[in-house]
Amino acid sequence: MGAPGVRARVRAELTREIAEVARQHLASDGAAALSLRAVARELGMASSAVYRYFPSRDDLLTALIVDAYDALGEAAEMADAGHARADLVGRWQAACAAVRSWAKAHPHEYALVYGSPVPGYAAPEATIGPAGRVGVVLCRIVADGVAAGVVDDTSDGSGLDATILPGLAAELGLPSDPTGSVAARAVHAWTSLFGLINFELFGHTHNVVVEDEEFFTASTARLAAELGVR
Amino acid sequence: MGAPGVRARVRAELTREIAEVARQHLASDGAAALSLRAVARELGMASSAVYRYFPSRDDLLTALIVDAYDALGEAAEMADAGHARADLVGRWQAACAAVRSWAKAHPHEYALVYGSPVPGYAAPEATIGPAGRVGVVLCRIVADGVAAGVVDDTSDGSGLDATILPGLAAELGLPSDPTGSVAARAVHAWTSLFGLINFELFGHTHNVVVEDEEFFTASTARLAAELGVR
DNA sequence: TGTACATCAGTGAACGCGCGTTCACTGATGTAC
DNA sequence: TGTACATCAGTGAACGCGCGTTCACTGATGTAC
Repeated sequence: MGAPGVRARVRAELTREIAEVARQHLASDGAAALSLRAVARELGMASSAVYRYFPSRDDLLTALIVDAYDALGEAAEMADAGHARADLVGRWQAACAAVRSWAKAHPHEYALVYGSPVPGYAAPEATIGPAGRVGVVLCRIVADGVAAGVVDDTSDGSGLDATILPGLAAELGLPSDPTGSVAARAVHAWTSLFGLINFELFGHTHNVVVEDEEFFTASTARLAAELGVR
Repeated sequence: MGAPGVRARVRAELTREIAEVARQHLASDGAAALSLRAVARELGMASSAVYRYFPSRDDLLTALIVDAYDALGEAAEMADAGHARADLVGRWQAACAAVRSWAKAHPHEYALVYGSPVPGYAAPEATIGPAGRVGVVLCRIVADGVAAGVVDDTSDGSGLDATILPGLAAELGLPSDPTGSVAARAVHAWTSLFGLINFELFGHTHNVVVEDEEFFTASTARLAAELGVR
């Protein structure tokens, strides 16, 4: 009736529940160990019943990927929003730290989206939007820096405009970026942030860095400084 | 016998052959799809026979990991060696480009070592040395820059010395780094390099960067500039 | 050089496991008159 | 309000697959006297 109907609500609820159990399995055992059967078992239902809700294992995985991107994006957005808009460095550092914190708290979910691609899995379009949220947060800060006149958008734009997707800078709020150099530098900072987190989380800095958090904070501060965010 | 004996040589040869077939399977299908049985099948031997050479699947994986690190390290070392020692930027750019080229030519092998950790697999000590080769190449360039007086080793060392493993800087040829800031910046550049490659290879810049190679070259040039390598 | 023995390589069958997915089915819940 | 029908949720068995690993074994290759 006016309401979506009892059956539809129950269905939505169970769909959520399946995804949630799957998320827990992912979190504790990793994506490779995630199985439809195990999820069904935990919910006390026949494995075939799950197919009423997710047509295949890949669709379940897609849901988890979207959830992971969204959770990470939301963490970054909230951290950003926790600082005065003019406090660019504070926002930048908070957003970066939030991404790292989330990654450390959810290593398998992080690895699902930022680690090796899942073999045989092609990311559907539904993941594009959520995947961009962190990048959008960072770019908004840079854009505010440009607007405030602290980020230099004229330096060394030696052909970099051609390397970034046309129109992306404008879309991200970097309209006055004729050479594309700000966009290119922002994208570089974005990849650099995830490089730091990847290396820490995946153990590559294990015999190199002893104070992970300090090193991370100093490194992201340097990223901000190099962008001109201050 | 002076020679290691026929049997030992045959054994070494077959060990190599098994690893090679495994490497091919890894390269074409990824680490998750790598199976002892498939390797044995391809070599026309019983799957149980492989156990004479590798006590378990994990040991085979370890061999592949070491091989991947070594191949990547060698690529970087050769690129570095291809430029005059004083041409710091040339060496830096060549080493970075070599890492990227190798990664693009061997995506699954790259993902094996720089993607998500293999679930249930703990990297044994044998991987530590090979894993460090690329970092050593980069640090040698920076160290030469310090020795040449172009890399500034006095700037903003705000407590960064404590973030890097004590003694590592000296080990890597960065002895005159009292504040640790050069080492910390070099490590950051190292993670940043792999962040760039990860994002490109794993598709995260797919809707962002349109000219991957140009973007990469410009980005690594910026890394060098920020380190003071010139 | 020849024989007796020990070592090693490789076989083939088997164990036990878990997976994704399909299918014909039983009931229960909703819908239309 | 009551009945006839359609829709949907969930079951349980089955298909077919491939995996890692073990084990008792047969021969062949090396070693010691």
